[in-house]
Amino acid sequence: MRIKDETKQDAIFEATVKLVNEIGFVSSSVSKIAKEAGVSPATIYIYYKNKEDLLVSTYVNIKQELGCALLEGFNESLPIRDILKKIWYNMFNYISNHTHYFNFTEQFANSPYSQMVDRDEVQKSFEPVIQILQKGIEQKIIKDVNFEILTAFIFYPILTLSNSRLCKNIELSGETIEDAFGIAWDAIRL
Amino acid sequence: MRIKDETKQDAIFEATVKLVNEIGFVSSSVSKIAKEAGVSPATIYIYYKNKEDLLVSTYVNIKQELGCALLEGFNESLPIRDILKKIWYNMFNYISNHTHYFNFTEQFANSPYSQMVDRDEVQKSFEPVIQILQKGIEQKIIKDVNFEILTAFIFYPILTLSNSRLCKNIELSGETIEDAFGIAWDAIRL
Amino acid sequence: MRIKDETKQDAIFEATVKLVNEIGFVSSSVSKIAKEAGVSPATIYIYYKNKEDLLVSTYVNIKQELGCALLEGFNESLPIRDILKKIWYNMFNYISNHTHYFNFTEQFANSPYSQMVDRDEVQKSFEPVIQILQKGIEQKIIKDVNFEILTAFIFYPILTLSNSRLCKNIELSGETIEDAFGIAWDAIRL
Amino acid sequence: MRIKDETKQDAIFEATVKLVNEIGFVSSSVSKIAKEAGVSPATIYIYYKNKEDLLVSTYVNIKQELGCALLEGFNESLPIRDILKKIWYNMFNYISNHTHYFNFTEQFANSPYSQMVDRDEVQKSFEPVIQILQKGIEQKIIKDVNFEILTAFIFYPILTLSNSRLCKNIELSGETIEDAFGIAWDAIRL
DNA sequence: GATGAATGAGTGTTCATTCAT
DNA sequence: CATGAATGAACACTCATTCAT
Repeated sequence: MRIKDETKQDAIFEATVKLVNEIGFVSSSVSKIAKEAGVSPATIYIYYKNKEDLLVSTYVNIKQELGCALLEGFNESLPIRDILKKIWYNMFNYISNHTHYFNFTEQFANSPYSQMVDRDEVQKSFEPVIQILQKGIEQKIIKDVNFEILTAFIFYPILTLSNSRLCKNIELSGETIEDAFGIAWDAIRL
Repeated sequence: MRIKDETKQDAIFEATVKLVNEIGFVSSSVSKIAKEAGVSPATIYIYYKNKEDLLVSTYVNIKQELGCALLEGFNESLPIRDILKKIWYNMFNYISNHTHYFNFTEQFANSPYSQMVDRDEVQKSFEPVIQILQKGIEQKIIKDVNFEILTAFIFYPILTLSNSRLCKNIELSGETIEDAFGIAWDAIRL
Repeated sequence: MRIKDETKQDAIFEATVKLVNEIGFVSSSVSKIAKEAGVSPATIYIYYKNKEDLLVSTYVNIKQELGCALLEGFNESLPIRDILKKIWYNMFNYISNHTHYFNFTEQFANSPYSQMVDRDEVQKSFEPVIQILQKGIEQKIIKDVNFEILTAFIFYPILTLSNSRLCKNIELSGETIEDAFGIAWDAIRL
Repeated sequence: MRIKDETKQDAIFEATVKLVNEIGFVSSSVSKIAKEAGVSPATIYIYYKNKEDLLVSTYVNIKQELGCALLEGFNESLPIRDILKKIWYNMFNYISNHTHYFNFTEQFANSPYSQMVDRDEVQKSFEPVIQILQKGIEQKIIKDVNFEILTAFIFYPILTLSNSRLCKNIELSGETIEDAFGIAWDAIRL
């Protein structure tokens, strides 16, 4: 028997992201994705149960990769501000260098498919970040408010800022990013 | 000559928003919108050039209404922090009370249709807010950074926080909102 | 507004029957039926809810037409044998002259679609025949057994006999039919 | 060389019949049959040339088994009526106890696949029955009409009567069966 | 102005079959 | 012998849009 071709699944994943970027969630049909990936539409149904599964899996994959990227160079012994700064920069860089991934996740998150995601599974990838915030709150360095509020103010704006489609008039780099993190930090620090 | 029936156009507008909320952008077809609005599919093409026009117009409408709502109780003689607080609360309240409108705009903004919007036309509705920020910068009250960064940090998180679909674990009200505005203000103030 | 084109529905009906005859139930797809009828596949969905509805309606139509045909020249004052003979001949002739209809009904009856038929609706068309049998039983002319058994022996064989596909070696006409009705009558008479 | 696995072929046979019963001819695909049988789709193509071959073989198998079953307890020295009664009961019992087989054959017989059957091969299994009828005609006990007519009246109704899908309102057993054979016999006897 | 009828092109998905192992 | 991977073609059905009234 033929063995499952890992490269095919990768091709489908990339084709999905690419096509959603180019023509949008609404117009990205299974057959177009298949053609982009260079496989038969039927092949997609070997790797994914249906279109929903394809999209949800693609989303979860991206989110988990982001979770890993955030922890690059993670050093718990540094001051909390420095740890968060590292994470914040990791996120900014990762998103900036994978804008097509996050164009996908944004479109996905604002579609009904998002309700089919196992939120706990995604949450797990961001556990360490949550713990840092927790520590900051305990040490009276960070405001004692709900995590969702904190992340909404420090991380969520990154998505906007690095999304050139939404944020046309501004090129972020060097000093500007420094400013941006400063703002984020001022927002949550006590 | 009979004139175009305003109530029909309203019905189509509301049906569009409602349907996008209920079944999502992807599944919202012209005929379904027509049925929801109680008119014939053909009728929609009297009021709108095509589906794109329908969606874009609906989006611009909502954005302009929001622009107006932000300025309710606007009093230029107050301190800048109070003016912004009023605007911030206006935005939070308007969004909270019109979640279905903003579910629509979020889905719209992350679709290729968003590129068909005349950005200047929308921008105009938010001119007064920009001017307040400008004044704050000049008076050394607010950080001197790009407007897009400022708004990304003060207003954009509201969308996340008031979007119950994205933000399940938290009910915003009273003290929590006070906290949230505090965070927003700390982010941008000098 | 354009008015519903009765000829289109007829064309779809005839195309359905014809195609099922030519290529069978299994291979008769909606698009093939549409092409045969000279309409768009989408048009079929204006007249029928879905494929099941198309097939079930077609079946019920045929059965009801048969019900009418059976009563041609019906004369209640004749002896029971003569009435039944008339009905039997009517059925034989109708089926013989509409073999493609009955090829369809046979294929339909042996498919899972048959369970979606409102049996009472069909039964109604055959009410008069049932009443004649009832009268025959009361007058001790016909055996007193379940109606389904009676009809299985007198009418059901007609389907086989007039189906040239099942019954290749025999040409029914004149004397042979006389024989056949004789057999049917002997079967049920007391 | 390994020999073809008889148990696999059996599994495929049974799976085919079972699936056609459960979901119908139209929906019974090769891969579903394979899954039901616990083998790979490819395996089916080892035992059968293609889908048509699978279905036709399954049909012929069932018909031949029926042919054997009819002759159980066959005793040529009995009177013709008794011999036929025995055969008739054999048929009724076999069909009643293997309704899923005959659901399959009915669906098969009314499909274009039926034209691919080697009719002579099937006919052979029923040779003895034909001969009894022949003898009955010669002895002036049975009406002298075409065999196809005779069998249409005595055996064909059994299929209807034992098909619970077609014949919902009636439970055949004991006395009722006695009645039914009486009717069949009256039909053909001189 | 307003409509339901009508459609070719497209949707997500499954098909019968073959391939490589 | 036996298999799961792979596929182009087909499936039932819906789409955005136009037509005739």
